[in-house]
Amino acid sequence: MAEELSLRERKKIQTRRALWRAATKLFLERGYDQVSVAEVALAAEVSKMTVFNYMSSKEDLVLGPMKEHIGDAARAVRDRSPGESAVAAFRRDFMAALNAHDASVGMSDDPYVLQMRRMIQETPALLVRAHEYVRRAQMLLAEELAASAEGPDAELAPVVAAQLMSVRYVVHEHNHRRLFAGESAEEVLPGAVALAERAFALVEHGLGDFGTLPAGTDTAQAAEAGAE
Amino acid sequence: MAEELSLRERKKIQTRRALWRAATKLFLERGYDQVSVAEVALAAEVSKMTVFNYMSSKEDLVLGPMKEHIGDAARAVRDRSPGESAVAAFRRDFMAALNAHDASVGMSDDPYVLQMRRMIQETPALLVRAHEYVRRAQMLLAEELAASAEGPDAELAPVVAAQLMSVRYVVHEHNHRRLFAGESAEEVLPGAVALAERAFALVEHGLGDFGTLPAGTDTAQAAEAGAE
DNA sequence: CCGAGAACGTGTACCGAGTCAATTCTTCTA
DNA sequence: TAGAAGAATTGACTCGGTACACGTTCTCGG
Repeated sequence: MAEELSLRERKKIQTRRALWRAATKLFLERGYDQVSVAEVALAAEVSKMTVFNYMSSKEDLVLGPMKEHIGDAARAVRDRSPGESAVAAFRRDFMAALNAHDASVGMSDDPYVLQMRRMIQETPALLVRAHEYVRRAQMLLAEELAASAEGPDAELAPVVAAQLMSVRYVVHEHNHRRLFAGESAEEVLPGAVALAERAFALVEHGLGDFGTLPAGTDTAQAAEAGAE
Repeated sequence: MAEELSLRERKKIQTRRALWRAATKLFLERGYDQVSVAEVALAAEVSKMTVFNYMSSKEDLVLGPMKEHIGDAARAVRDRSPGESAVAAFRRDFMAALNAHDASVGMSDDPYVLQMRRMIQETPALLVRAHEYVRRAQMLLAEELAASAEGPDAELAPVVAAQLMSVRYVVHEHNHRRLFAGESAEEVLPGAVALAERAFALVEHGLGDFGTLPAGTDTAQAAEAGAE
């Protein structure tokens, strides 16, 4: 059986863990940009080359776990039950994640997770890479939606995917703000749910004439500037 | 005032142009990844450092022009006339660009532009950076929308921005495909307009139950596609 | 049970992108 | 015209990431 992995395999897992531990420790202590991969390698007692053998880039030392979840949204839609719309499936999956305090929707109030999140937000390179992952998740979702709705609607799948993922994004950001402010996940949940409901309603029901300026004002931008 | 620029200023412009010419020439000849910035510098007869003095990164040698248009969508919304909704303003601006065969919506059939576009599509680093610009454009639009719709709606501005920008994206992609296939901009235009109309309709009227799997009920407006 | 070859992880040397302190040159002023 | 101020430019450097070669561990035939 493959119950007992060979010594080689175990060492591999051990190395990966040591690497990740050393990296996160150093990054949190001194900031991502202030730590070189050579230092991470040194701390993990391997060579720099080995780091890149395990991780495809320096960013992956932080964002590796996130990579695993790129296909989640698409999967939730693909695995929906007959009769359920893609939108409903996405919504149900998202709401479940919210209620489960899942970190993938920014609902975890674990201090360690929060600390990592803050570092990501404050490091441009990590932020760009994280957004890249979101974009790929959105692309996968779009493909899944296109497969569901063949015909002329398939062309519009990317639009629907963007709408759905943006709901995720808005609620995610909202949660960050509240959690960083010191609230607990339990406290944040109701507001998050309410916001999600409103966002989904907007998406399902349409924008209508969102953001109509009041007629009769000939200097609209001046009015806006004045509000600042 | 500064009608006649000084020798220094003119030299600066000249250098920038030489840099851009050398870069695009080499990139198109041999591919983006196969040309180092040192080679670009050599061809433009400056030092490598000078390249980074003019361009903030290697990608900017290609995507620099695109950077100037990041705020366009937000501006179109900000400058709308009173009584016009933000959505309508965005739509009007976009349709105008389409009809004007603007390169910013992928409607230019200039061979040189097409060649550059192909290179961007085929080079991961450039693609990532280009998407980063789109994301920033979307963020600016979201901020503008949030300023317009104060109150609880402001929180949903990012969702609306995502919806609008995704329309742009879909039509953009559509145009690419057709133009790469050899069609002229004139030939592509009608289809692009039609697609844009449908996409905007989807955004304004809502998704409904887009992508409902067949389970006997076909009451959905989107299920009429006769798909599956 | 063992030894040769394959496969895999590791270390060294290197490349290209981007940054910093110092130098050169333009321009404005006295 | 001399000289100060400041911008443009540069060579030297750091760091992320890769190609190649070596040593170590698994596998299979005798």
